[in-house]
Amino acid sequence: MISRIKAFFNGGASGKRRVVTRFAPSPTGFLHAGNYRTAVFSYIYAKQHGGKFILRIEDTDIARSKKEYEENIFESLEWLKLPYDEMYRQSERAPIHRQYLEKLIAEDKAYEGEEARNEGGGKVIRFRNPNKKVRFTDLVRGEIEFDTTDLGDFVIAKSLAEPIFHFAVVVDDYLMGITHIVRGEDHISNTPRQMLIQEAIGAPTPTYAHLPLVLAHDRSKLSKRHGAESMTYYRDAGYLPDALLNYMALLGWNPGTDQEIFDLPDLIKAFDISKVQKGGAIFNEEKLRWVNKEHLKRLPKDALVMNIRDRIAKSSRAQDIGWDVSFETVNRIAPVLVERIDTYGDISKLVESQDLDYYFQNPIYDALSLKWKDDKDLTSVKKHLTHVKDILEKLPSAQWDENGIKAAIWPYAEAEGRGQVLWPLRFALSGKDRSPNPFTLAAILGKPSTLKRIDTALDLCSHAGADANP
RNA sequence: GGCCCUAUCGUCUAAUGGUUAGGACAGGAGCUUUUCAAGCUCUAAAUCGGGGUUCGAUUCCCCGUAGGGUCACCA
Repeated sequence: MISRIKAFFNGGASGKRRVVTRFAPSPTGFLHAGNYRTAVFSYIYAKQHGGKFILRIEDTDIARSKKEYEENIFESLEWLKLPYDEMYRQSERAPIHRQYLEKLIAEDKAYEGEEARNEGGGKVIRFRNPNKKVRFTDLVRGEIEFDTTDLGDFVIAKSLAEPIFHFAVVVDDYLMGITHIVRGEDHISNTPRQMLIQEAIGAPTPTYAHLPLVLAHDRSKLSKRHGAESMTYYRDAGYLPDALLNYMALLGWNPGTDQEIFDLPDLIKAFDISKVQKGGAIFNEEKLRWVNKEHLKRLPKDALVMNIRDRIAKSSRAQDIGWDVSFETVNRIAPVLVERIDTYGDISKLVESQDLDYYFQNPIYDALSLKWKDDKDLTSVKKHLTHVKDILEKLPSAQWDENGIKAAIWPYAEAEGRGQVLWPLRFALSGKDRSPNPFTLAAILGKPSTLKRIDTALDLCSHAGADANP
C-alpha cells in the first residue's frame, strides 16, 4: 500500500528527479511578508529549474487552524500572482500518515509512550531517537551539523490519527517528491529531527535552503503578532503585486549588479539561491514605496488610468459631491497624478485632503489669495488676468495643450514678472496654494472651463476691491 | 541557560586578500521657467572588538561581544 502511494506521487523510479518545491504555511494567521518571501524564493527556484511548485496547507493543529486564515492564504497568493501547480491540505492526509506511523511502530522505530504530559491527554507516539550526529549542506549556509542526542525521544504524534508537524511534514515531503525545501531560518533547528524521521521511513533527505528571516524594526522575527501587516493590507493600501514581488526578492538577495527593478521573468532569470544573504533583513516600507512608484511609472497607461479612476470614483468625497469621474478626465490628470503618488492609496489621501477638487468642480477661495506675494491690492491681478484671458481666447483650439498654452503666455509672463502673472492664473484655476502649474492645469481643464474660471476670479476681484476700502 | 545561526552607512546591499570601501532608499544642500510634485547635481553616513595568518585583510582562522532563531501532545 505504502509503496503504491509513493509510486503514484513520484511518477515511478526515474533517474533525474524534477525539481519540486513547496510552500507550506499553517492557517493559524494571515499571510504576511515573511511567509510571502519564502513562497517567492521557493517558487522562483522551482520555476528557474523547470520544476513544480506545491502549496500545502499545514492544518494538522485543528484547534489553531482557521478557515478564514486559509482563505487569506489563497486570496493573497492569487492577488500576488503566485500560482501553484498542486495544492494539498495536510489534515486530509491523516490516513496516509497513520500507515507510516504504524509501520514505524511495527519496526520499533517509534513507540506509544505511557506518560502524557498534559492532563486529559492519552498516550502519545514517540520517536526512538538513535542519538547520532546529523549533517547537511544548506544551499545558503553551507555545512551544518547537529547532535540529536539532546532531542530525546521526541513526540511525532498525539495518536495514530493525529500526527504532529515534524512527522506529517516528512511523510508529505517524501510522498510529494519534494526535492528542495526552501523555508525560513526559524526551521533550521527542526531539520535534524526531520532528517531522523526521513531515515526511519526510508525517505531521501531533500536539499535544504534556509532563508534569512524577514525582520521587524527591532530586528526580531516578523510575525503576525509582531510588526507584520497582512499581504492583503498592502493590496488594500494600493500597492502593486509586482512591486511586492520585486521588493521582497531584494530582501536577502541581489543580482550583483545595480539593477533594482525586476519583473517575474527577470527574477527567474537572475535569481541565484547561493547568493542569498545569511543575515536577516528589516522590512522597510519606505523602500517598498519607492519600488512601487517605479512600477507605477512603468505601467501601461490604460491600466494606470483605470486603477486611478476606480480609486477616485469609490471615494466618499467623489460620491457625496457627485463628481463625474470619466475615463477621459482621469486620462488627462493621470500624468500629473503619478508624479505625486507612490501607491494608489495616496490617491485616496489626495482626494481626502481636497487636492483633487479642482479637476472635478469649480474652486472656492478668497479673492485676496490671488495676490502674488506682497502686492498691496488686486490691481495687478486684475490687469494680468484680463490680459492672459485675452491671450487664451485668441489661442486656437488646436494649440490648446500644455506647450501651446505656455508658448502663448510665456512672453507676457517674462515681461511682467512670472510670479505676478502665473500665480494669480494658477490660483484662479485651482484655488489652492499648491497645485500643478497653470499650463498643465489649463490644458487639463480645457478652454471653456479655463476661461470661465478666469472670469470668476475677475468677478471676485471687483467685489473684493469694492469692499476693501480702508 | 543549552543548541544553532548571523555581523559593511539609519535601512537594503556591492566589493571574498590589494578599491579614494561602490550603489539604492531615507536624510541634508542646491539647481531647474510662480507654488506643489517630479527630475537633475552635490553632500553626510559603515567594515562590532581583540588576537592571529599574510608584504597586505571587509574578505581566511581563533577568542570575545552583540543580535537573532529554537528548545510544545504549535507549525
